[in-house]
Amino acid sequence: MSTPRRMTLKDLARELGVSTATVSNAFNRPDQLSPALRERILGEARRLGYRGPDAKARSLRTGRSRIIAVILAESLTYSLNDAVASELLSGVAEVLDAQGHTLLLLSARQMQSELPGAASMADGYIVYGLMPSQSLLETLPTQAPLVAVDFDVTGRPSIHVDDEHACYTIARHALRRATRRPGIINLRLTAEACNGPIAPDQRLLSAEQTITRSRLTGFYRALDEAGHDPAAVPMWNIEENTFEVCAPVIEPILDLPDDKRPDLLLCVSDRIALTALTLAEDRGLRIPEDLRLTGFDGIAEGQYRAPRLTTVRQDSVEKGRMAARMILGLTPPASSLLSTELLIGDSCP
Amino acid sequence: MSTPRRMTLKDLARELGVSTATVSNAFNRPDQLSPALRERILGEARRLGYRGPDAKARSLRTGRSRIIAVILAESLTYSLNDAVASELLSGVAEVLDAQGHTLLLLSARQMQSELPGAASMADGYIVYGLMPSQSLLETLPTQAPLVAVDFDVTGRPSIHVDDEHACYTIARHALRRATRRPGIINLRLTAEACNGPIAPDQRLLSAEQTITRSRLTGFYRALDEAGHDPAAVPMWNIEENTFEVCAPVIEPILDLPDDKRPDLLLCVSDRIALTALTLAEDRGLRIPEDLRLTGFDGIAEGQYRAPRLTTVRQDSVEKGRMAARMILGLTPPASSLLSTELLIGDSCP
DNA sequence: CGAGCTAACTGAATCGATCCAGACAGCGAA
DNA sequence: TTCGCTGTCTGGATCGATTCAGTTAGCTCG
Repeated sequence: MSTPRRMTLKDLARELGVSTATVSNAFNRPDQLSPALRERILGEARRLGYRGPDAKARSLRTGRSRIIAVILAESLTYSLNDAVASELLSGVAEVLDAQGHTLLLLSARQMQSELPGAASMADGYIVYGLMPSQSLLETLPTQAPLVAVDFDVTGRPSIHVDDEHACYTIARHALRRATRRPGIINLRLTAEACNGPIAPDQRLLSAEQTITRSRLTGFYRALDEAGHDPAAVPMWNIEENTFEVCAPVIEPILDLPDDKRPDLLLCVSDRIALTALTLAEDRGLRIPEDLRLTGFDGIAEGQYRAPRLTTVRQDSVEKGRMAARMILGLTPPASSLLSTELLIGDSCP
Repeated sequence: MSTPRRMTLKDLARELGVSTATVSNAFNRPDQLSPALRERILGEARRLGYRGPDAKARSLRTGRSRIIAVILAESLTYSLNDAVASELLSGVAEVLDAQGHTLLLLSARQMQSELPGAASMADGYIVYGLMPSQSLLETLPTQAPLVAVDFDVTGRPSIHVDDEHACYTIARHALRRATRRPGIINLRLTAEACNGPIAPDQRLLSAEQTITRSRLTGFYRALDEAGHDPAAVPMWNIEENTFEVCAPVIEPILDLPDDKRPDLLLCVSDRIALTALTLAEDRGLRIPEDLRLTGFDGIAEGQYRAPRLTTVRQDSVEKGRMAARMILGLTPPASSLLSTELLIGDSCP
């Protein structure tokens, strides 16, 4: 005898003797009906256990789902453990949530030729990081807004920090002190997975992505100005920004004999720099006397330790907010470049 | 002249001279039509740019959205930076994704009396962590499946690790060596925010939540067996599992005079233990000679450092997988207790 | 008084699929 | 020949809302 199926707006309308349009207005457009009737409708709804208009039906009718999808280049496992990606997500969530939208999380790693499940009903897409392939983005609904972060998609707005300037600035700072053997540790330089040293001729060729190219350009300009030959500066590549992947690449560098080991390592992420810092300390190297280190990102972990990491702080939360605002149309969509802040710590004073 | 609006299944059917039912079957039930016709339909769809059935319409008709919502007790910012929550999410995502479902992320912190946006169309809910209030869960659709993790919801299945046994085991291990002044650092003991020492009479009273009660019970049993009076063991409370919040509570403990300072700290999370470890090292205390420390969780950060943290490893990824499997109905829904593993490191050998 | 206007409410079309109940053809068996 | 069966395909009701184009009542104003 209890209600066999869920209450619908139509049931409620019949119960009250008004039209469905009026009930709909009671929930969505209070100005379209008298306050008295509205109260009566909402009261009756509560009494009968009607939870408000069904989201599925509404989304079909209006064409909007109030869902924004974030597509992460890396696997979720990786991204969720990455401080920078996490910050971005918080920024996105903060804005979405203030606007009554919700966040759908996808990883490009698991996307096949078809969008999984309900991903295609998102009202907009935020793509973050170096996508394995652009073709993947073609499965997305073409008319939905899309914003790229730390990545470029032709014809779509993208959000970056000013990587070139940031890298130039931090490298210039680092090179103020006499440096014999600078080195660079980069991230995901090549299309194919490859951990370890990179030959000079491979470098810029493979760096098709804006972000990597910009960073190298910044480093090279500073190196050049300081009288170093950029092409002669050794460079190592790391495939994944985690301790476990960084460590085996960094250990051999630190284990080089004193007269071969770099005395300055420019790292493109704090995670890399912190790994190097920890491993160097384990080996009894003095920081910064024997080895100076710089990072990139400005994550908390690098700032709340001794020695504090010299790095460039980028506001990933703000990047996330910005992307979300654009997607929601609160801000006109336009590519933009956020500025960064040089944080001088003890790892490279 | 280009198509004014998106192609629909009906357009495609008209174009091909078949019924909409047949086109629908071509996409969803290959066995319901001849392979030849199916090929023709899919080919034509590709040619005309039809991307497959609209997810919004499908979800209205079928009643299922292929979306599973995860509701996190803490803010997204916090949860995304917490290694344990991140692991849980990866586990959930792994299973969802293999089953063609997607993950909607919600934080209880931002949930009002109404579910935001599209949250109500999820096919199921996974709630994680100590919810600020149970009433919040009443806004969820009652007929949708729900699984609680590290938390209990009356009448619903929940997933926990065997907290009592784990805490008993690690405390027993720690108390094998002579200990003069053990102490306990706990997490979110009280309903109201409160950082710092907890008076003995406040303790179990306020620990309404299963997880906290179980852990304390385990500790107390081991303390009792080792000849300590549990009620006399000092305890501190911490509101948020982050370095920034932990540090100000822990510093005064470490700054106590030698004959007052605990020589063993049982911490309910690795984050707390690691914070204590770092701060203790800063102060020149010897680990484990001057201070022994135990954690809980077994996060990577505690295992890839020197001294390595003594802790209890819980498999949060597996918790996530399990919750997801139950929600999807791959596993019958039933409360369960996962086992843990004692990891003996250098912080408390 | 009657035209004009506004506020309040209604009826029905519509969004784009799914899926049941059947129609029809072809075929083998009785 | 007739019956039943299987394999294909179709028509149309349905999911639960939103929204447009009215209709009606009541009020104002010249």
